[in-house]
Amino acid sequence: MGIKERKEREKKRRRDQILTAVIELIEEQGFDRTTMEEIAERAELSKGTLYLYFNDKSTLHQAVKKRGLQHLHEKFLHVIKQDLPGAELVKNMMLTFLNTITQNAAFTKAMVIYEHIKEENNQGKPETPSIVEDCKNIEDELFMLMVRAIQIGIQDGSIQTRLQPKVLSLMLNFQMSGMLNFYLSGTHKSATKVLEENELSIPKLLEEFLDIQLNDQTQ
Amino acid sequence: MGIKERKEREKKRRRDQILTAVIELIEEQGFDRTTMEEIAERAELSKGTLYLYFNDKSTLHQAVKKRGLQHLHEKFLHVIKQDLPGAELVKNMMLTFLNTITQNAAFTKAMVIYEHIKEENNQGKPETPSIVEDCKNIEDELFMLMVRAIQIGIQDGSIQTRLQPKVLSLMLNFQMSGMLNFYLSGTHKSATKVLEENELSIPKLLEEFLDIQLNDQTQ
Amino acid sequence: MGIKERKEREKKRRRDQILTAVIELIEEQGFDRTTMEEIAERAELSKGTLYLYFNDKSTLHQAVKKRGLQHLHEKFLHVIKQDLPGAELVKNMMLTFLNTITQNAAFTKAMVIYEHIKEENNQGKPETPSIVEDCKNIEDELFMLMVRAIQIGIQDGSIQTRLQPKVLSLMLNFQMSGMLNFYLSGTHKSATKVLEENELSIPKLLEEFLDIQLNDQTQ
Amino acid sequence: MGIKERKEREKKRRRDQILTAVIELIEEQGFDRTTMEEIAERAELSKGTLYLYFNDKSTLHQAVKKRGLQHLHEKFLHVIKQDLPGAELVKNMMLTFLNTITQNAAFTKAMVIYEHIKEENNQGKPETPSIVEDCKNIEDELFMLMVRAIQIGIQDGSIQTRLQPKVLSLMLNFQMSGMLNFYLSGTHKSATKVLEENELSIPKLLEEFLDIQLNDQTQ
DNA sequence: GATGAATGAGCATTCATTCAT
DNA sequence: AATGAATGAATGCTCATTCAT
Repeated sequence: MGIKERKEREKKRRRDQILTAVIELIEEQGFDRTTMEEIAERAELSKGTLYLYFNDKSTLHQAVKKRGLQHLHEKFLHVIKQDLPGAELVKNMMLTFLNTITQNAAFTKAMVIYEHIKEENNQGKPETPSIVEDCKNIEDELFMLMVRAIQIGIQDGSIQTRLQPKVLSLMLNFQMSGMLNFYLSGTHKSATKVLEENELSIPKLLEEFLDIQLNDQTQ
Repeated sequence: MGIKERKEREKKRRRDQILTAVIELIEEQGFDRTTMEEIAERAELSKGTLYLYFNDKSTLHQAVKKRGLQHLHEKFLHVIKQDLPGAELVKNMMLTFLNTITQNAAFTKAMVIYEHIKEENNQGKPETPSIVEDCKNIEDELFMLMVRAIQIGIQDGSIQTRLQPKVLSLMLNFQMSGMLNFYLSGTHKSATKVLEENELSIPKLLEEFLDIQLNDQTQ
Repeated sequence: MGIKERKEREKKRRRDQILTAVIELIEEQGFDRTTMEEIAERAELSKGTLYLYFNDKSTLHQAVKKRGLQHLHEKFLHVIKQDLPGAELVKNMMLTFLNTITQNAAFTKAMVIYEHIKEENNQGKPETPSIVEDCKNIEDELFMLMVRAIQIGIQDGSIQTRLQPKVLSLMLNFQMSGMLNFYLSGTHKSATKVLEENELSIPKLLEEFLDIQLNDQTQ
Repeated sequence: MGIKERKEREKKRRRDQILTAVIELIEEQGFDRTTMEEIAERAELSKGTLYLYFNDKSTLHQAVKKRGLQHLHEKFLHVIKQDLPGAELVKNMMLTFLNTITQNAAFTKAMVIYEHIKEENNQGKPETPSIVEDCKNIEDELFMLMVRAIQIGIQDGSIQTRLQPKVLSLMLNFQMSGMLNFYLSGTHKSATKVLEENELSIPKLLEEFLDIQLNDQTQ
């Protein structure tokens, strides 16, 4: 019996080994430029073994994404456990999000890009369903945690809005997504200049945004 | 004399021929999956001829992007010429943006994705500078048109904000960018459900957003 | 244990398989006109496999050259082991050289030509260093074997010269190289006619040359 | 009548224009790396016009070679007109040859290489016959000038040999050719080292060589 | 005679995936 | 389970040559 468990544990360790290798390489070169060969090498495994744990390069990517989302999920859980006004929770969540993104920019970029690309490439291929589902579920939970924070804020009065919590959450998500794009596009274009001219930063801008959006005085 | 002009016109027509072919193929399969071979075939030209008009596959892409931006620019110019309150101008611009995006979703997606990817691939390559510059300039102008609309709104009282016009514009841009992402990610996730549950659509949500953001009652 | 060795042997056999294929094709069409595709086909391997054994088309060429030089080296070694006057050793070496060349004319030509061309093409590329080094070393050894033969000849009195052995060797090398050129340039020009008119051949001419050069009576 | 001549002269000028352009480019990049496009540009002509004057890229090359040979021919004529002992004439010719080579190394290399390559490429093509003939003739004349110098030397006693003048000339040619190879192979290998160690240079080595070869004391 | 736009065959190289051992 | 050798489809780009004007 114990033998089965050990096997199980080792299997998981291998998976992690691979995943870690991929993430490292993504940070260094991006996902597309990373070959299965390199991944195998970095993970100190053979190329063939990779396919024992992941059906596909695409699946591998999906798994990496899942890991990133789980990471974010843990952080969001940590935030919502804090005893703070809802408005603060919302703000902290968004800042947490942006921080995580910034610190793993290359990684996140790879996630986002591939999210788009894979449709181009996978024409017809099945795509491992479970992991994709997992990712969606985590994303849903992230969304719901934000909704909960908003609800808390409405109850404690720190948030004033005429919108449904879910709708407001969606709006905030769009803003986050937009800011994310800004970070990801290496060429910050004129945007950076505007921020500099006004002695602003993305986090500060975010606060301004929330100040307005969470204090809706319109009837 | 007329002969030179005719040549000139024909040259331009060829360019357009190619560009149109590329856009069609992008809509059908995405840019990466489109080979120079296919482009040539679709444009009813030989592969070699492509390289007479565009140095590179990358340059070709850049040119397509420029065309899309010019298209948007024209529409924005059309909006700002209208005799309407600034708040309306801003709303119209954003709606115009979203409409254009939606109608050429595949195309836009290709643009956005490639914007990210090329950095991965072009490590070291020179990249035709002029077209890239052109694109940046048009993007800047788009930004400035939005700023102008905001300024108009502030003067005519239709917009109330404590933010600098440029900063507000940036904020609106982020929101647009986020909404764009929503459109582009084929899998609309839980977001679509939320919209449906509340009998909303992106345009309507946008209006709500502007209602709040352009009527800042906070001190 | 034996398994590792077998693998090793098979690997070497593959390399030889490829090398042999290349040489055949070089004899038939020259190196430049030979495509990787053809090489793979002739070696009954896939194109990809070629790149498993040789980084580059250029590297492949280098390897072929090395093989040729090794072949020559063996023959030179065989000559110098013979118990003959030094003058005879020198003559035999030069004849050996010319024979080998003549019998693999196409092959040698490919070597010589590419030696020149690659500089034109490889501007910047790294070039596998080890094989290049190997080739240089073998060339050096060939040179030194000739020097040794000369030294033997000086000691046993069969060679009379006021030149340093190395310098004399260099001179002989130039003559060989010139004769080589004669063989390689398919159009033997007027040279052939001269030889015929005097009932001479390159080997005979070589003997005459050595007669003079190795019996230097000038003070 | 004058009009025809003028046309003729202009035609020749165009040819020279092109030839000069090619030579420049060969010196800069080698022949293979030089495209018809570049040649046209440098000659300030259109690509199509090139084909009005030369059937082929190959023919163009042949023409360049002819020009080089003519150049050499003139120099040889200049030498033989000098009132010097035959041995000196021979030496001067060979030095002239080596000088010319050295000063136009890139050019000469291109000539020699292509001499070999073209057979690989021209499988089947006709090759403009006249120019090829011309080249052969000039080469023959160069050879005969050397023979004449030798004959002069034999008569005036400055050259002692038991060989036929033509045969001796051939031998000297081989040596020149070998030295040429040395110059052309950028990597002078161990040869350079030998020269340095003995404080020699190719010209000095050549003198030594002639000292021996032109003073044949063997019966 | 001159032009230069158009052609299209030709080629090295990469890399995800498979499968015999 | 693990390996890694073998595969081969896929693709961007070059350039000598032609030909309508």
